[in-house]
Amino acid sequence: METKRNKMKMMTLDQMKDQHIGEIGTEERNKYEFDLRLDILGEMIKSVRKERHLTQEQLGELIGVQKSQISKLEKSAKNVTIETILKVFRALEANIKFSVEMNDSEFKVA
Amino acid sequence: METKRNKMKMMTLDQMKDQHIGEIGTEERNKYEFDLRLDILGEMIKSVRKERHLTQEQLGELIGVQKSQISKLEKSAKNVTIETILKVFRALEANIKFSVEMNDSEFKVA
DNA sequence: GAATAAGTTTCTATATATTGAAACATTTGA
DNA sequence: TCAAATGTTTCAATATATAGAAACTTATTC
Repeated sequence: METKRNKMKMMTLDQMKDQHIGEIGTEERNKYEFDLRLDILGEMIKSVRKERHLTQEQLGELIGVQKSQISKLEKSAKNVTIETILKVFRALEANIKFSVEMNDSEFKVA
Repeated sequence: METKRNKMKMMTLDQMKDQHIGEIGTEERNKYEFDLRLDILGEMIKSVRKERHLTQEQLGELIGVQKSQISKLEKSAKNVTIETILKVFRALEANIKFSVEMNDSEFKVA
């Protein structure tokens, strides 16, 4: 029996944004920075679920909800509670991390 | 007028956990890993707010809510929507990042 | 092409997040 | 020590998240 060992995979929002829009600094990227942040969590859920080779229904069973809830989460996770997010990622055996970055705009062009 | 330029400060959940419980690997840390994750966002809000030298009332004004809402958020952000979290951190001029870490337990001790 | 699997949307019901206001508690500054 | 500033808690009201079920749509398989 082949032991399949997946290395730790760190996938960030930024990586997914790179795929979808462009790299940091591009105008396209800045334009959608905030709005996409609201949607990207759902895509992260979907991405990890597929990585785990699970259907929405299977993931739903892991959590104890119907597949329609998974579908809704994946389509838009912007108005979802932290607890729900954590519940999903825990079922997917993935850790989600929050990190805060303080940014001061020295250039206050008014 | 002195130009005050703060460098980028990256503060993660893990850093805050180190302060509160202990470093990664300690039994204490693992024991509370999940529960604390639900509470730590509130403390991050508070921490950043103080970093900005704002009262809860002032932060509330920035967002358009009363100070009591800020107090409640800081006390417990575990059942808060992503959108609310983002709204707060945006008012604090801080970026919050979500990163997902896939972890496979090769050692399935059953 | 047909059947099945998988995912999405809509509707309704229930649970819960968000909010203001006010009372209360703690902290701070002089 | 005291008053003001700041933060917390409670209550009630409103908005919204969560959920199931079913119909619908899309993707996949043979």
